Amino acid sequence: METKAAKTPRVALDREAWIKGAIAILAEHGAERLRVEVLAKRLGVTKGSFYWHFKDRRDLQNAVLQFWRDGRIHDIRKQTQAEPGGEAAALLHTIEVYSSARNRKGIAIEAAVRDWARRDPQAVAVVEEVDAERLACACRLFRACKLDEHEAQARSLLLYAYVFGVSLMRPGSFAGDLASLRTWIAGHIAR
Amino acid sequence: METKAAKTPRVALDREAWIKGAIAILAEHGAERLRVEVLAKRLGVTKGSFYWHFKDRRDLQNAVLQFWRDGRIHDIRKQTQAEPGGEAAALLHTIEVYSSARNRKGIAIEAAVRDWARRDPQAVAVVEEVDAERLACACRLFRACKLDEHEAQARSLLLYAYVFGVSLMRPGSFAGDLASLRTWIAGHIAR
DNA sequence: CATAATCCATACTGTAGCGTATGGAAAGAG
DNA sequence: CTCTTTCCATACGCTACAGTATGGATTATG
Repeated sequence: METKAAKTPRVALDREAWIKGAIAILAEHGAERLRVEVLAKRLGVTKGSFYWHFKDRRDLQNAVLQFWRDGRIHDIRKQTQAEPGGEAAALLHTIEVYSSARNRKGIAIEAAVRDWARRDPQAVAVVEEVDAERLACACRLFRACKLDEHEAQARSLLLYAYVFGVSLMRPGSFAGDLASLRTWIAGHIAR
Repeated sequence: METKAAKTPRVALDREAWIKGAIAILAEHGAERLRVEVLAKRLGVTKGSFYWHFKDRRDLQNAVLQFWRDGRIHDIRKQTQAEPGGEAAALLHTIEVYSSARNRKGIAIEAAVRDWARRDPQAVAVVEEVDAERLACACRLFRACKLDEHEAQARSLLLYAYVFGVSLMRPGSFAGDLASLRTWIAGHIAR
């Protein structure tokens, strides 16, 4: 009749497997279309399994938000630890990471979570935490570059607003060399 | 025979009324939750009416996108027409418009359409048209400020990426005076 | 081996929403 | 007035999905 799941006998999904699958859907289709039956099918099981691991859909959503928050905070701390003298390079690196095509999925998740935060208070709280940490880290780097507190804050805000904003835009055939524009911009922000 | 809805008898919704209602839902709940039955209820009718004015849901979505595109292109041309010497002020004004709290709904629509464009090809096309027009208009202003083509393009891209990006962020209690940060940033972008 | 705990499938109820079919009321045309 | 067009209501079938109930199968444990 049908498959016996010959590939992997008795895998036993755990919570994290569900969360990672959920994040994949989040990146591809957004928070609104994160549905338990769809996710279950993606993982090759039925929702009978889901409701053993999670109380309900909300439970999964919160778990996804926590997971994302922890990952982002861990990442930003790693990316912004620079040896003395390398702070400017670390700033440019941060900009590059968010503009990079090789980080497509990460950017998609970022956008999905931020859109999610437009309607969900839990998502708002998580995004605020992540933003606060990122702004604080960037601010430290700018201050290490001898900028005063106000300018460091302003440049930090500009930095993240730019990287998030540019991922929403479709410059299309705007410029001949988009890459050189981005390089100019990165320099103008990090200077 | 224009806007003859005096008392209440036989109001007769037209296509534009549906589109405007749809945009309100778009701003409040996003494209994914733009549903015809919900919209009908909002307008005080049933979907029997909807399917007289529109072929299907997709027909409404396309109409919404066209309407939004036409409005944005009209707006940006209006905002960026400056008398000689007023180009820098026009640029600052553009930044201010998108950052302003009194434009909350416009910003919400903007964000919704851009998120929409992450999955819908029609929305992608419209966003590309609008972005192209905006970038071109901003570019003209920067060039009028005696900047070379490359820098004008770079600053234009930075300008719009920033204004869209900042609307996605939750600076929370990041800075003591967020307004002064924005003023600094606006100056740094517009030069 | 026997029993319990773990993990998942199946079946069911209930709601939301899309699209269609059809009838009915209001307004204009003759 | 009658007839037609316009605009909307009602009723229907269908799909997607949330959550619950229950049983079955696998694995761990005494």
